[in-house]
Amino acid sequence: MNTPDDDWLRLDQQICFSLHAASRAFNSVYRVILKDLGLTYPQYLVMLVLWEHDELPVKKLGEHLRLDSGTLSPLLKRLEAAGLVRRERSARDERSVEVRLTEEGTALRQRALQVPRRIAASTGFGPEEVRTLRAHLDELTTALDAAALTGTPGDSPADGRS
Amino acid sequence: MNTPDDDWLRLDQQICFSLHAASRAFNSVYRVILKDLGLTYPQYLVMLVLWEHDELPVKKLGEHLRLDSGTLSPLLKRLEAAGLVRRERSARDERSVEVRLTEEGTALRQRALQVPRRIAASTGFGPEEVRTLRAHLDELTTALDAAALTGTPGDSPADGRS
DNA sequence: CACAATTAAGTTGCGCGCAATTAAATGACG
DNA sequence: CGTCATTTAATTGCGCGCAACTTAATTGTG
Repeated sequence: MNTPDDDWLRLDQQICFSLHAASRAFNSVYRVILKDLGLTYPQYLVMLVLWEHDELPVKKLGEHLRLDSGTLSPLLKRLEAAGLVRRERSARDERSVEVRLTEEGTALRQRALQVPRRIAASTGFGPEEVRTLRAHLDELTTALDAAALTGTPGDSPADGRS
Repeated sequence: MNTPDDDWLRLDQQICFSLHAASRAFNSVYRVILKDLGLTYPQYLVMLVLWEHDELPVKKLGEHLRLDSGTLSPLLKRLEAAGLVRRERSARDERSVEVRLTEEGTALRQRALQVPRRIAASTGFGPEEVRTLRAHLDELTTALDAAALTGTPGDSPADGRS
């Protein structure tokens, strides 16, 4: 049995679909837990970064999260409207916008400390399993990023087999 | 060392963030590859299901993909506008809408057969690794789904202290 | 039969995520 | 010095994903 094309389409569904589904399931659990904090899942990720570097330009924030200004600008506006963050043009480089935690934003960290525990409980995974999964995912992301950069793999009309 | 709360927040970022990033990286690679077919990634998932059951109600489609009509209705409209799909009210149950592939939609399958191969090449993962990762992700999704249903985990309402 | 409960799609509103574009500031170079 | 390329945010447009609601058909119950 040499996995005919028909089976490939089925297999494929399971790979990408598993990731898609897991991501949404995670999102769903986070949504419930983060509701108390008044944060969305991506907003929480931004706050995590800010709690570690409590002032940094939008550019750097984007690099940490792999997000661009098209996503971050409106998101940060909402965080600012919520009083968690302040945005101000850098004095030395007027192009840059520095994002800084407010007192309230800093304070929220205390309430966020319980989140990881609750999430971990939801997964039912032990530290070991989490570590393994995370390693695999990071490996996957790295490979995919590389593939995205080096032109589309298998796309090259001239290219033979890779 | 008993992993203080401070470290938990850092760890947490890596778990959820890894999944988030991997999902988007995958999405990004699919976007490029699916561009040729004129499909988005979720539309591709829908087509995958339809290529296996070439006629089924929106409800069933949603069960396969874990999506509700709020997401599927507009998506299916676009697929219909693209000529890949036809939607018609079921005769025996007027509430239900049957989704069926058009000739064009069925034909597209041939062009889609190359997609899994190209994706697989992008990941750099072998069949074995894929299988393992998929198993872990499915396990994760199952656990998260269960947690989402059985009320919020770790939310212990009994413990008054907050 | 009448009438409430249930079920299936659709609609609306909001927040991402990303491509593409715009605007402003900075830097490089002749 | 002026011109042009680069960098940084912001904006626009589109497609998910989901909660909440609406509409219409079906089922269940008296």
